[in-house]
Amino acid sequence: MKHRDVNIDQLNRRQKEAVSHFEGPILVLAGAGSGKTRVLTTRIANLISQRGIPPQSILAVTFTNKAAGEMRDRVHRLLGEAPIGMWLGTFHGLGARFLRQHSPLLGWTPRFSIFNSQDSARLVKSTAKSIGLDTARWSPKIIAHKLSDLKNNLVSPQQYLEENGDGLDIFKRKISEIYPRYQTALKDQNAFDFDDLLVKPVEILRSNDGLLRAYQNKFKFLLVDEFQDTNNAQIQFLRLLSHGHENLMVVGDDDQSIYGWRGADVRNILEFEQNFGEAKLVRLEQNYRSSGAILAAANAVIQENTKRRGKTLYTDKPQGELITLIAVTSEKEEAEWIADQIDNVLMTEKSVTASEIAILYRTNAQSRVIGDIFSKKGLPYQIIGGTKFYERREIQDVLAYLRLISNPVDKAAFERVVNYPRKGIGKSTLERLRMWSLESNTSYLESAIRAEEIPGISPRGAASLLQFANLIQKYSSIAYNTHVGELLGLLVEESGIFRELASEGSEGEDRANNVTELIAKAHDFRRDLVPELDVKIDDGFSELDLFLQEIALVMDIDNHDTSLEKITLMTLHSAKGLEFPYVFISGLEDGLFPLHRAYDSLDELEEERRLFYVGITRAKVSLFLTRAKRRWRAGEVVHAAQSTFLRAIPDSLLKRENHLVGRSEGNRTEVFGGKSGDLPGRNIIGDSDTNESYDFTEDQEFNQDLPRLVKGEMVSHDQFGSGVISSVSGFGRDLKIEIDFESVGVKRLLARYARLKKDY
DNA sequence: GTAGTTAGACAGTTT
DNA sequence: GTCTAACTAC
Repeated sequence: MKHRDVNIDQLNRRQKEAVSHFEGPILVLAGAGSGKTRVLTTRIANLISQRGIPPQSILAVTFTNKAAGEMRDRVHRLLGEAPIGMWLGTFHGLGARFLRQHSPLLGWTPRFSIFNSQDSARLVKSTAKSIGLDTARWSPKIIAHKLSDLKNNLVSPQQYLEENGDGLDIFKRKISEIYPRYQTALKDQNAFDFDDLLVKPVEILRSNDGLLRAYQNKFKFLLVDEFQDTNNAQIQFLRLLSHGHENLMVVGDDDQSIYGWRGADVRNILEFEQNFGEAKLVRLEQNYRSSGAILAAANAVIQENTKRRGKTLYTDKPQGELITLIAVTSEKEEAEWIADQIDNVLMTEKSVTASEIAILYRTNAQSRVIGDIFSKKGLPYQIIGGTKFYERREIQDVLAYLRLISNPVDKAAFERVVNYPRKGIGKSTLERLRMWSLESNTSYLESAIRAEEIPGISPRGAASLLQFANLIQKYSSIAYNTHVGELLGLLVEESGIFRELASEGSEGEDRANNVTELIAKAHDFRRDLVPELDVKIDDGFSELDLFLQEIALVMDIDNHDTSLEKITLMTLHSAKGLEFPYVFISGLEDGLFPLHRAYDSLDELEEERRLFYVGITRAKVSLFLTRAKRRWRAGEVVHAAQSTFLRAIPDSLLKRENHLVGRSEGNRTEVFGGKSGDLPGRNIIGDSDTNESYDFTEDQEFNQDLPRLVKGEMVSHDQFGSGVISSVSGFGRDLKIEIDFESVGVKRLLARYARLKKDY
């Protein structure tokens, strides 16, 4: 079959350089909007058509499943035919695929379950409790995070135990106790957690020389997108596979590294050559996405960071519109202002559609108010993330049934649904079953079948358990010759799930609709199956197994539908890799963005700044930045100054607006210039909607009695009396002040609690 | 022993 | 607003 010639004439010089690279390692530092996806896809097509590399010798890694799908389509279009046999997916997806074939080497069967973070969190908690740990004092969340950290750094339970098992640090000793038990518990139920999908393949490759060599021979060319967000386990995976030929192209942008908190390490990009040898370096610095003003703002912001490989984006595009910056009183006004702007744009620019607009925020919680206001005003929108479809209770319940059918030793799934819908199996019945199962070394399902034999279980309970186990068995037996959609349809009826939801009223109706949607997805699965997964049903997997694997690894962003005429609401993290003509970044307040925790370390603050950079560079035509002076957060009202990040943007790029809330005419907006920018004095009282009035005493800048919180200022405190400020640290909500009091000496206080007054 | 109710804690980003 | 633990009624 003759491939179409791949045309690279339209690429710029740097892009061509990257695309034409053949063997050996290459690092492409690709700035935002510099056409990196194009480079990757063109190179793949080029390898296949010009260099004669068969698709099955290529392994490509992307950050989302959606990006993988798009890349496959683009390569298909470039070649004129599908690149059948190429491995393309996320690290987690590829890891799962690898394990479906090789997990028996570690003692897992190929039909393992994949635990989501909720499942893992529960397992961590029960493991911690099983060693007698007081989970009120030792947060399971922190433990889970630590375990994840260890895994991503490829520290095994044994290794950790040897190094910390008898140390002085209690936390480390506890971890060294929990870690192996947690891992054993996973193995007992034939399950992997998310981290295992990365770690276990490395473990297998490291200890099986023949297999490693086979894979090194198979994959002659490796390509990795979003390389700045790789963690240690992923790097080791790449090192193992590329060893010997080092035909590895990585594409990334150190300025867009935003996943440090889950183990990603910018050093992977900064120190690429140390892992993979002398590499070709190509910089893509021409931005094809954003207007001049937007790009200039992005450059100004990111230049504040100290840890960078360094590059400056440029564009041929004209300056375009200025960036709009607005301060409003509350999150509600923020949402209303955004809605008004959108109305305005949609009215005046007839060609603009809702799908070209995105609202970005730092935390998912911010989406609610915006969504509420949009609904009220009749603006169509879709929220990505937040309460995720696959994490909904009813979906997890149904999936637990499926998991149990696929993997009968999945204890977490069993416990979740054994008494759902309720059939008289309570705590004590379950506890007896657990004990008996442990002592007799039988699985939960087998124990349920033999529940009559278990001492202390009532006849009623035993009958219910038997009934449940029979149901699961029945479906296990038909899973191989029944389409997953059909199977699921039968299951929700026979298990009584549908009846249960129907009896729950209006909320149950919503839930039932979600379940129906899941069934529809299952019906569609047959068609989706073909190219992505090379694993075939005749390899011993049922369609159900493959469906579950896909479900376990979908991200919300994978379901982002750009063809819908809807405004997109999502976190800044989810927005990575996307672009929109109109972008609003909301909540630009100290303590929210950057989050207050980030002030603890320079690294975290710089990561937050990169996140802001990512947000800015999503915008093509117009960028709006908003902040609320007061916001309801975590159950309390928080007052915050503007985000420290805003200072970096030169005034010449900004159009500052002040929000005026009129009494009868609705919202009006007034433009004013000037360096001071933030002049809340122009706010007019009387928000018609909220019945809240603007209280000037709330705004520290305007209270005459409030001291300037600077070194040397005389202040007085209700309890400690008069004193002099000796130092100030932190920002926003975490502003800390050290005061040398006349009566009690030096104290360190949190400004928001101290209620300091000016002392004259 | 099980199921329904209520008080309390917790809300940072995600595979 | 959502999840869990503890309490209460059957």
